[in-house]
Amino acid sequence: MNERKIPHIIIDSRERKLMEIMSKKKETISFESQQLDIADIVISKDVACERKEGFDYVTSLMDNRLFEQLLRLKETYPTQILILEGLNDEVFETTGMNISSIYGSLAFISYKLGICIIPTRNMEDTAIVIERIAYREQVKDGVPILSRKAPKGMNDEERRAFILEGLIDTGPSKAKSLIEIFKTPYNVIKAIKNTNIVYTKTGKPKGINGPLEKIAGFGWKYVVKNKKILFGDSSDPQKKIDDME
Amino acid sequence: MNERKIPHIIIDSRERKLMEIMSKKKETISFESQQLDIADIVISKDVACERKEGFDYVTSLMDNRLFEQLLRLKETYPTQILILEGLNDEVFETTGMNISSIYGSLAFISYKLGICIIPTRNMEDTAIVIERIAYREQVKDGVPILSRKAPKGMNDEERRAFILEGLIDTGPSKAKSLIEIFKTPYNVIKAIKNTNIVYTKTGKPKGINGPLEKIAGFGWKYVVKNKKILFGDSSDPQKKIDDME
DNA sequence: CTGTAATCTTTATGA
DNA sequence: TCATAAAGATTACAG
Repeated sequence: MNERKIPHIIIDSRERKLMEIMSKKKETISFESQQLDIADIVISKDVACERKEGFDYVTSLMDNRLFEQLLRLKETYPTQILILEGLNDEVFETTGMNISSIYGSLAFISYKLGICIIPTRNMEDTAIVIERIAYREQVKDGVPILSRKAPKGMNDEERRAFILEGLIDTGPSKAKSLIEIFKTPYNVIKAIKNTNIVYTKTGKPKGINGPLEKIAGFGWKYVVKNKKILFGDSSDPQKKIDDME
Repeated sequence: MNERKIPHIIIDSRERKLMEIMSKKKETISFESQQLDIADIVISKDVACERKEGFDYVTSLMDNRLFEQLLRLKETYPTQILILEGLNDEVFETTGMNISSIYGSLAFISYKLGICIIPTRNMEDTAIVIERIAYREQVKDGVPILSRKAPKGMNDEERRAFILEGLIDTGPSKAKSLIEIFKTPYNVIKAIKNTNIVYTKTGKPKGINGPLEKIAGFGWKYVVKNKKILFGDSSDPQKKIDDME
């Protein structure tokens, strides 16, 4: 019972209320406040937590903020924990989001991204969870039994495709096929540069001619739109871009 | 819409009620019933789930049955998922078990044992989770981990910056300044191509030389990393990329 | 994340 | 060969 050594953690300075609750646990845990960019709570150099209240979880899911945060967390700390606070009926019913979407995201985060999910009822419970993890991590000198499936970040090919997804009308599918054929983003851009529009006698765009010609899914609109973005307006004075918008 | 292929799973024969619910999802998932020893639901040869209702979780935690089951699950399948069903106030209040113990066990299971935990409100929700995981595992298996979508109304300049945000270590701020200086993504990529690393006499990277030289925030690591992605490995054999990671 | 609407390319068909 | 229509695939958008 004599816990001479109590764990120490870092809490993001915006988590005011959490710190208030933590302050009441002075006997079992100590903390300091810092401006954290990546996580909400840092328990050790290896373990960091993101806390998400129910409504916040759903809204951050809608505007894609959630996965940005979690992926950065994943890049930065070896072990990542998402504390899901108060994901109750009210959240499911009032946000208007598909139930499938919510559970789909949870499944994705835990088993595809490999991020631990721990549900709590409220912030008091959240504090307990943090205190327990910190204790295990720092005091009980946990011999890490941890063996989780492949961490899997982005490899080069995925990263290259990822860049191309910034192009107009380019999702995962087109980006992937472009990289498979041209190998690098630079080659893809050169390929677009060297692809030209073919017009009918009457002056209407008919198709394309060049490196992209043989690849399924790429037509004249794709080339025109992306040339404009990649190289600027001047490339095709023959046809006003605005006509097609 | 093209869901001609629907996922197929195996459910333990004792899970009668779950099967009943699953039967109503015939359009999206099929299942068969088997006598399973180590899991409640088998989704693929790699993924298996244990379903635990709230009270059951606590009681099996008390008599140590829980960890026995989970450890066997872990030995048998590469990916293990614990579906925690209806762990609500009532469970916390009436079982008489310490709240800390409950949360301690959850923390242990997820971040030490590396078992995915997915909380659900009830068995209907559990069915949704299983359906989603099965879909990802069996149907939607080839998609990249991360894809991005451009924020809504974007003008040309914002779109150009957005493309560059796909580069490594490039956020909105760097992307914006690159576009302001070089005008188009193509020019930026040419600029990176024409920027070279400067080494010390001892062969250590010291700085950069070229178009990016004068711009704040871009150093040799930035150039090396992004050259590798944009142009492929060959550009700088002098220095192994892996050294810096 | 999911489900649906909008958009683009491609194939088919007739002028 | 061009123009139009329909089909198929992918992306964009809203919740």
